[in-house]
Amino acid sequence: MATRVTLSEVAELAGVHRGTASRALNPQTESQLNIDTVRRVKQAAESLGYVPDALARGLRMSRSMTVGMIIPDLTSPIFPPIVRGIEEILQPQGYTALLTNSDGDLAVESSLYDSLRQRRVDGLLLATGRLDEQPVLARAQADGVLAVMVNREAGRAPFPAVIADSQAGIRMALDHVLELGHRRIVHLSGPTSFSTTRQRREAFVAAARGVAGLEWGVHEAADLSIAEGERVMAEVLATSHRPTAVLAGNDLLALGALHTIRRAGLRCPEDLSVLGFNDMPFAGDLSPALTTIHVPLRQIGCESARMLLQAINSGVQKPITRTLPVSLQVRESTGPVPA
Amino acid sequence: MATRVTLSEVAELAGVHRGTASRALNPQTESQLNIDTVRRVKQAAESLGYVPDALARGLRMSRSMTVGMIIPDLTSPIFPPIVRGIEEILQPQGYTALLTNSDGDLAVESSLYDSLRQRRVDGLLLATGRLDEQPVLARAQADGVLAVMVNREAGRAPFPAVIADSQAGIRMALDHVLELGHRRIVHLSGPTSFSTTRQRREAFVAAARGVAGLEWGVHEAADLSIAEGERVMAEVLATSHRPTAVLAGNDLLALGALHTIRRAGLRCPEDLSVLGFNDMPFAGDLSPALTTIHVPLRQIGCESARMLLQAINSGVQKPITRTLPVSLQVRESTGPVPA
DNA sequence: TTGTATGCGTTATCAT
DNA sequence: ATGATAACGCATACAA
Repeated sequence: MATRVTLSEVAELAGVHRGTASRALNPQTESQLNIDTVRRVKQAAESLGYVPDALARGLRMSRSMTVGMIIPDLTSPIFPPIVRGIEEILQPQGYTALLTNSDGDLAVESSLYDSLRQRRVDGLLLATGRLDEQPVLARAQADGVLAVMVNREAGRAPFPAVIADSQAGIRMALDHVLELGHRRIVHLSGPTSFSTTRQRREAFVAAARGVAGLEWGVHEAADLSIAEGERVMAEVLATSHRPTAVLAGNDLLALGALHTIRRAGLRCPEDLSVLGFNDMPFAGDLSPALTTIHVPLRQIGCESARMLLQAINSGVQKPITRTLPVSLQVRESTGPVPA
Repeated sequence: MATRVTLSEVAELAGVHRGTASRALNPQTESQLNIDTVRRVKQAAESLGYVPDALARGLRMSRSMTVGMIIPDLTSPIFPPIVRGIEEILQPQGYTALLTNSDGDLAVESSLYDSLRQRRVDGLLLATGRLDEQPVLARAQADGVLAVMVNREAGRAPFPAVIADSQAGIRMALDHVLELGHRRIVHLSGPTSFSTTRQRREAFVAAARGVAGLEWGVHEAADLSIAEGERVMAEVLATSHRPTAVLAGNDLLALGALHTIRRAGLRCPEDLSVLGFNDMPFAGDLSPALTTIHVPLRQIGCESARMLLQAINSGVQKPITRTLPVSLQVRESTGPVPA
């Protein structure tokens, strides 16, 4: 393990003092120096292969140039695009993300918060947090830590958020199946403890109420998983008056519903239409290709990173919720109401 | 922004010296102290909400407790499980991963390497690097940086690696289609600059040569993408003597092949069987469900993280390649040879 | 324009 | 068993 080159060694080689070398290598202060000195220092740094120490710098400036991120589960398909969006913005600004997974466990979240705070992250990107209990948000608020909610709203904590337009999405989904003639429609809701799925549920109920002669219902899943989609769909199929269309709270629930439908010997979309939400990667390659609401996932990531960086640079944080537009993506899982 | 609590403040409240407080809070050294002192310090820390500063500690101990990771693209479906496996091992040991994406660009890789080294990562997890050009590996070697290759082999650089058993996988895939009666088989190879896809290609050629009466060929994709799968499969369909089975170098190529097959008005598996490699998430939900070689992705992550941690803790690094077993996952995309 | 000195928050060595 | 002191590598206020 080769020993690291420090600023002092560079200074020595260039024949100047540490402080001068520091100034020469910092674009901000480089102008205060003799142009020739700057050149000499830079050359010395180059020839020694000098790499500044971010730890020392961070300690001195009390800025780590890192951002902490807590998500439930990276293998949940919506997160990879979101994370890439975030890094796309962070990286050119010299920031790096510390990515952690909580699996939705509040205790784990809390300990991840500790770990990230220990590392002196300059801000937090939170794709986690339920509306009912938010230990991390409460602590971040108490500690004066900057944070942006990603694809979730903060509830009562005063943090900015970047989310997709659930209301418009549900409206589009409902209109789509209404146009196809469906009049018995069920919403497969996610847990009401998540702001996203709760919004979708409320949007569905509000919209459904406004349609005369519509038979509708809501079935709630305990989490946003394929397994829960399967389970709740089975529940739906067991009801006396089967719906002809199902609007799922997200794509995973929709995929689970697809499984149950097939297993029950029914066909989608001939017997039953299914709609997802999110347009996760490969939604179009499923069997049948999933009609869903497209959410600009990567953009959600970009936007939240931008908001956080802005907060970090300005030091102020306004609890604004930024809502990104969605669109209907019609594929194979929806069709005309069966005769 | 609440001001941070430092060790000195804790010490003051407990009525001891900084150094003593430090020892009291460190499980390693806690035993040297009076048990009552330890209690007092811990209580003071608790009541003040003390959070140790990882930057300062890292600077002092020259250990950042972070690990850098360079992958081509997080949205490539094999990486989320791998990354989760890595974090599963890292987190309980107090390590955090700095995740970065290179998009396969060598210049980007190199600059990511700089950025990670600046941050004094204790080691590197590299899921990147081509066999022909490996600037990052060469630099890591020169700088004496510990690194483990993830799902890639190092080529000439002396780094350990964790990979899946490509040879056995290809053998299984080939045997499977041979049993189904296929005798005209094509391998959709990934670029030979990647160690994985090169191994699969070589394994295919070797195995195919050993089968009497087999008509076989290899078509090479420029990268591991759906689009390339589509393109190369079109090339295959344009040949005079169409194969009845296609073994793809990975699932994305297979999925692209599926697209082209459908677009050409052919059916899979009735007209043409297709096999993937990796068993990426949702491979079983594609249309048709993809028969593929299951690779223990999460385990690859776990294993590489373990190897890296071991190297960090011991300071020594042996260039051992650990090969993990794979299995055949039969689903819907393979069937008997058409009559 | 450049050198000097100090401190960021820890841990570790050496005293006591 | 604990206190004093130095050092990790850097940036900056101050002095020259």
